[in-house]
Amino acid sequence: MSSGRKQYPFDLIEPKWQQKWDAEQTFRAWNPGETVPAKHPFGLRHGLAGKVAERSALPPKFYILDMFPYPSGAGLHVGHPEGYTATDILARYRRSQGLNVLHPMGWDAFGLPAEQYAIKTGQHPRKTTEENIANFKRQIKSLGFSYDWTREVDTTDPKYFQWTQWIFLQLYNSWFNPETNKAESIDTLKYPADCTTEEQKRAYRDNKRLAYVSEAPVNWCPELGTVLANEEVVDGKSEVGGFPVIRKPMRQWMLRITAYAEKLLNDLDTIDWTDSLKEMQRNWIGRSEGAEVDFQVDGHAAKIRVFTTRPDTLFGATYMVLSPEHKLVGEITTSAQAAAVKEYQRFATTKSDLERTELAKDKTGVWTGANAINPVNGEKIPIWIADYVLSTYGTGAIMAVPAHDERDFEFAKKFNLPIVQVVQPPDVKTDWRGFLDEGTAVNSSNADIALNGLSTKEAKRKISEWLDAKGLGKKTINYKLRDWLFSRQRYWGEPFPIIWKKDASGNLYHEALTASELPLRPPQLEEYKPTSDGQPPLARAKDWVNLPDGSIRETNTMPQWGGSCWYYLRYADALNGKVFVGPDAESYWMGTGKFQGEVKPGVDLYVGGTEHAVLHLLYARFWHKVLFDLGHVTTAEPFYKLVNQGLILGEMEFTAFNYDDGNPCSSNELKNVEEEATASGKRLVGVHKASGIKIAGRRIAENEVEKVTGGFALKTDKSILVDARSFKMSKARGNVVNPDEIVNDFGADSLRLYEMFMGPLQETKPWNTEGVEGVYRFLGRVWRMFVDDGSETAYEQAEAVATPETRGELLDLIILDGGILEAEPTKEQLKVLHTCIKKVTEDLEGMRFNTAISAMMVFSNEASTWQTKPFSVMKTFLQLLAPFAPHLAEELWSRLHSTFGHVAPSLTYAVWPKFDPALLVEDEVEIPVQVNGKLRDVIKVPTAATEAEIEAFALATEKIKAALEGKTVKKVIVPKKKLVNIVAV
RNA sequence: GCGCGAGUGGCGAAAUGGCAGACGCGCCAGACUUAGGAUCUGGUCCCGUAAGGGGUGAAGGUUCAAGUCCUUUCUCGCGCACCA
Repeated sequence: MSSGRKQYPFDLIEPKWQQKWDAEQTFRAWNPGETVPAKHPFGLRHGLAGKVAERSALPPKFYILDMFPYPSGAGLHVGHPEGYTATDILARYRRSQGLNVLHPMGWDAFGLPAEQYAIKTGQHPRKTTEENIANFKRQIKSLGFSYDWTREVDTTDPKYFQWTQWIFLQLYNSWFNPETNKAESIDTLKYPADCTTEEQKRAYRDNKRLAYVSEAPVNWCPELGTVLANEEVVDGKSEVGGFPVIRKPMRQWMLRITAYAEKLLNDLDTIDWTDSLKEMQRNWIGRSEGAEVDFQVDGHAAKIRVFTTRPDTLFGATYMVLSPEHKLVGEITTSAQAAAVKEYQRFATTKSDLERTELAKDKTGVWTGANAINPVNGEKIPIWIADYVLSTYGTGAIMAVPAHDERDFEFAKKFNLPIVQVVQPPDVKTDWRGFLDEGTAVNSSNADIALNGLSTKEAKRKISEWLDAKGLGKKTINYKLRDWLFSRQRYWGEPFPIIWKKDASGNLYHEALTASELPLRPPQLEEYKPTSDGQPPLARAKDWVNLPDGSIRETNTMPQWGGSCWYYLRYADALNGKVFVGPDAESYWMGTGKFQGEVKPGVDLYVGGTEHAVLHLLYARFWHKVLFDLGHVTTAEPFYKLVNQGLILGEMEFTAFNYDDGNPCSSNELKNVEEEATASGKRLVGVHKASGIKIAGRRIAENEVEKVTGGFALKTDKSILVDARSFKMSKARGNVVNPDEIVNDFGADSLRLYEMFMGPLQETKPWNTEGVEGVYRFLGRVWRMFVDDGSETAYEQAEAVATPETRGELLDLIILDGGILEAEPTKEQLKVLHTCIKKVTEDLEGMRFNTAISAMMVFSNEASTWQTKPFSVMKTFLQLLAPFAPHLAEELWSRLHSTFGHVAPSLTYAVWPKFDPALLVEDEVEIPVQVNGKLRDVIKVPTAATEAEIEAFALATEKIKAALEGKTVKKVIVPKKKLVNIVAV
């Protein structure tokens, strides 16, 4: 489409308005206490022009936030503008409703790609980052989004990361007080009696901080040369790059997110997120209720503590399993078993997480030679070690109840361990072996306690009470959530404001910088690789690391998630040099605002993809809660309403399959058809159902296929079905759509409109560039509805010979269509307009952008046929269009007003039109008439007709009489005067 | 395996339990044109010349009335996955 005639001169219109909006700071959001310039349209609308915007005088706020983009070198893809357009439309709509809208944008700019580029080329990541930001910003600006650019933030800017480091100090200098159930200053910590020396106190204190150092096994990714948080490891591979991850003990900074597990879980009930997203967070937090039970090791002083959710099955515990890394393994292993145990431990630790997952089905383990005593029946049960027990969950040890646990059952079968039934399934025909659900307790009694006959629930309660009374165990709650591993062995991140010192006995300890010493900038380096002895790149900067007093700086840096944990707070007061966010700005923009009767604490609307479900969105909630506890913010949750945009897939692709001998294979002969990466790109591979052999597909063109019953088939042989599907856009597949090209060919307004017209925001949907032409044509029709044909022809002829310098003035050649007059609208015209106002307004409230656009298309289809187009109607239509296609709407709005000698008020701050229900009422309505639920006729009746009259009308028509012939009318239903259904037999 | 979501024309989709397919793409026909990959007009779920009949993944159910509610089932997508 890049050739061919333009539907309208969007290439002149769009830059013109973007420049104007920039120059006039149209979208600037005003903080309480700021002075609004005399001519600013926001001030003019709200009576604040030239005045100080006192908080009491400001209209209610509305904070609309987009997820923080990482400015990659690849630039924007069409997925970004989907969410950005949705929020921009709502931001513009809310402004016109009279709200003070905060709609900002910025850059999550620390990150791996810039650093890896630096390692390869030696170029400072700052340079790459700046270039990428400039490109992203250019692309985003070309789409005409109404951001307040004065609030732009960049996580790599020292003015920004100074405060990221400051928040780290807040975490460092706090502990979680279980009594008050919140974070408090570390100064409120009480020391136990046996902490007497400074060293002991320091150790105790450092162990309680929300930011602490741990020496545990961590996720090490050799390929990336850094550790990763649990949330960044997917299927044993790094989320970024998909490289293998192994477990390695290392000293690392951790953040105590587990202290907030309960709050993070419970407060999900106070926010308006989708159920699926809340469910993902709940699963990740993974709360489970159960009991801890102590088992005495036979012949040892040691006890083994286990966690179980099924204490009612304690009588069925026939063996125990420790994780290979469990502390007691060495102590209890008998000499006879020592060699086997050591060998198994070695085997377990060398396995990567990936291998552990892949080999999950085959159980392995060895006996330690030791036994434990089952506290309920005194029986000796063997203690094994096996890697199906994770050291990081619960106590790292389990009681195995093979009869009623799938994993224990498999393990017991493999190693011939006894299996004892303790739960009777409700249905007697169900095999109790491997029965996991609730039932009735059996074989569970001793001299002291009897569970037999009790339901699982009752049995759990009774045994828990008994264990508690006997001092053998207690009720406990466990979480899957682990503390957040917060350090990375990288250069391009925030340095920790931490220095290390040695105490009198030569042990290292850490101290934090003070807030006044921030920002701590990273040093200049010649090379960005880790050191040869495996230290992070910052260790290369000897002058930076080694301080005059002999102490040394921390050389780890913070992960990318740090900067993105609080950016939404900085937007509220982005230029504040004294605090991370001023209290007035924070409480105004983030406070508990009331709008349309709904109480919304925090950001009013947050839109982004699901990829951050358990990373950014969990981390940010955690930081926010800490800041809330410490009194720095006024709400307990940062994001009140969150909407996930759906993924945009590439255009539909067809794939044909062939056997090895070249004969075609119909796709319905295959199962498990999925994508496979090869050296030359990606392809589809399926498994032949009959033979089980793998068959690879090849992509074919759309004109080679034809629709048949059951799918698509080859044109050349219609018995051969082909696979038809859309794929995620990726460089490897070569199906990425670049927004720049769409803007160049069709304009920003068309791109915006198409992204919204594709379907509901939340759904996954395939891209189709031909669909862009559809909305582009619609905008062209709107344009032609307003402008004079002849003048446009003159414009086009002039344009063909214009120079770039003179082109801009050519727009003046275009005049308004003669049919637009300051005339009184007809009843019909008002009805068409108000139907559109109603639909667009309601759909904006419900974020149904696709149907709002179709309502405007209906309007333009109608209005195009009008001889006389009343000024007032056309003007109002432009207001409806403005949030969606702001450039075109502004251009026509200004022409419309100037043609009639009116001063055009700012379209951005023009009062949103209200629909008048009275105008939608018709004299006559069409009512469908059904006989036994089947449509037989449609009748026209006066709107004022009563139900009885409608019924009589319906029964009297020829078609209905015919349909009722030979039948007796049993009943006539006229629901809400909308339809008649005659029941007849 | 577990959890969540979705299945409607050739395609993207629309439908407070009340006329299934609005709107758009594509396609077909026509008009204007030297031309059309511009624009405008009309048509376009399936069977049938028509009258009529059938139709929202499949099978049951509730209801005067079901794409929509309930039960079973199949398919696809997403998330989690030895979490005791």
